[in-house]
Amino acid sequence: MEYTVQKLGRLAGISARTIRYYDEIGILKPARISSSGYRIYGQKEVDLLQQILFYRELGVDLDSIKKIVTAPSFDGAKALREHHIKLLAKREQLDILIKNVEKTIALTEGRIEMTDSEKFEGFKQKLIEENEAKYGKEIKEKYGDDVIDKSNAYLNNMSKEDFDRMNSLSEQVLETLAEAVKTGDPSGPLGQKAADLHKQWISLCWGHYNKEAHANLAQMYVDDERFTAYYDKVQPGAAVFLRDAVKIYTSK
Amino acid sequence: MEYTVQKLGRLAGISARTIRYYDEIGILKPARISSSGYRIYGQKEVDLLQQILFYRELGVDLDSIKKIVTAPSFDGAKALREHHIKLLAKREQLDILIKNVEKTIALTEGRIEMTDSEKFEGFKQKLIEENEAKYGKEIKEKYGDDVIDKSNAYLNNMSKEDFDRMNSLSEQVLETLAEAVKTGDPSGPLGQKAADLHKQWISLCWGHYNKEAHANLAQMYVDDERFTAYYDKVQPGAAVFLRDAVKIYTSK
DNA sequence: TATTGACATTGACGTAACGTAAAGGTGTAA
DNA sequence: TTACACCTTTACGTTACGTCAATGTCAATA
Repeated sequence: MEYTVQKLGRLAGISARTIRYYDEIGILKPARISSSGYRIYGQKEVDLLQQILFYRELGVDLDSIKKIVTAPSFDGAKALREHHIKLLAKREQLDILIKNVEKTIALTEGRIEMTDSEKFEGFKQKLIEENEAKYGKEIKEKYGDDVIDKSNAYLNNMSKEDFDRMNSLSEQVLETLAEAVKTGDPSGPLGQKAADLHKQWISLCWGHYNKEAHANLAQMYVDDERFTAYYDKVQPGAAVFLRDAVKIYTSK
Repeated sequence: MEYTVQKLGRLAGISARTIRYYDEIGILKPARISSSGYRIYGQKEVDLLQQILFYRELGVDLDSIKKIVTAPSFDGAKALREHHIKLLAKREQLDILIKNVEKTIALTEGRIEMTDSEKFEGFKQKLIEENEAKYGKEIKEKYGDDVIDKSNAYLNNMSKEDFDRMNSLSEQVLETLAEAVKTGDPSGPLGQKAADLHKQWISLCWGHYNKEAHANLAQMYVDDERFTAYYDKVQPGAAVFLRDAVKIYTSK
């Protein structure tokens, strides 16, 4: 898949200006320049951008990021493991901040007392490092599954952003489906991924989910020509493929 | 307890310069100035600074923070409860990012496949969150919770046929709207048809209908840029056109 | 008492990571 | 061929401070 600046921006949730800026400072250069001067980005650049955004999320400045990712010794897989540890630490700090606000609410209700210092717990970076030193690998074992479960739970109780999320999910369904159809295997990982995304979309639309209704809906996509057209426009045969993928998905 | 700039900074984990800057922009003024010109902060200022840092943590810019905390209607306790909700949402987003990095690690190990879009899950969400921080509150204040909650309650109990009809209706709304906008006349037959289709769509989504809520929702389409973008992508100015058409439709 | 060193003050300029606007070329669908 | 949404470069604007610089203050110590 190839991307222009705006497409890549939409994919990653950043502006086209940001992508041009990243080119300007030499942190993310396009794979090639089209005959008309357009920046074209490919798979390698998508993956690098993901790395960059992980670092950015963790508060690393772009100059440092540049040095890190352009270093010949840069090890992407190792970096990801470090991101993981840092993100877990960030979560710990966020938990402290959440406790802080809960305590402060209790304070306003006169239920407890608090020192001034306590009122700023979770803001200080220092605490992050302490936590990181204290725990480390244990955190992963402790939170590993829990984290994944929570991420899934997220989809069920987001409320105000449903409209937006629905749009983005349906886009994802189409995107995944487009790639999945090429594999020709509805039971494969991509096919099942598409079915899973589709399930998530349904859950959001209906507020609940059950397998039978899901399978029925997928069948309808094949029976109703309007829906068939909707899905087939991304790839011929996509509606049938999705129905088959969902049939497998819901039967296991 | 009284604090000078540096002491307060150490307490809160920020620099003395930051505290002076907050004085400069009028966001946190000292309780008094000592005989030698030193800024002296007291209990009230400590609590206000805590509030400011909560907002800052949630990505609110200082200018907005100033407007919020200096507003005569500012309710500290209520603000804390909002902080709590937003921080929990932030944690959910962080969990998505953590899940993302875990999945990406699995990808490098060849255990799973991932779409490009998946590689940016948890980053994008942040944009939505920021958007919501910016606009969500205003929208709620202006239109009340029920407008959003109702559009969210969306389809708890919808049959397959309803779902089918809903999808085709929303398509028809967009289609009709696209042509209606070209006429330039919201009160014309096409404009009114779009409004009527929109009414049917709402009736289906909400399970009921009333004119006031309809007009409010249409107004929201103009005020909230996410909705505006959704309608304007079919035709620039479509959101405004639809609002006008609905205004006329609901007033007769 | 004089000195030291860590604090405070007000400018004022620097900077990171973009946003935004201007002026123009490109791709494609109607 | 006209519209329109995309692309380009250039360039100045903005936010939230960091970082001197020049100067005054406070508390402890030699």
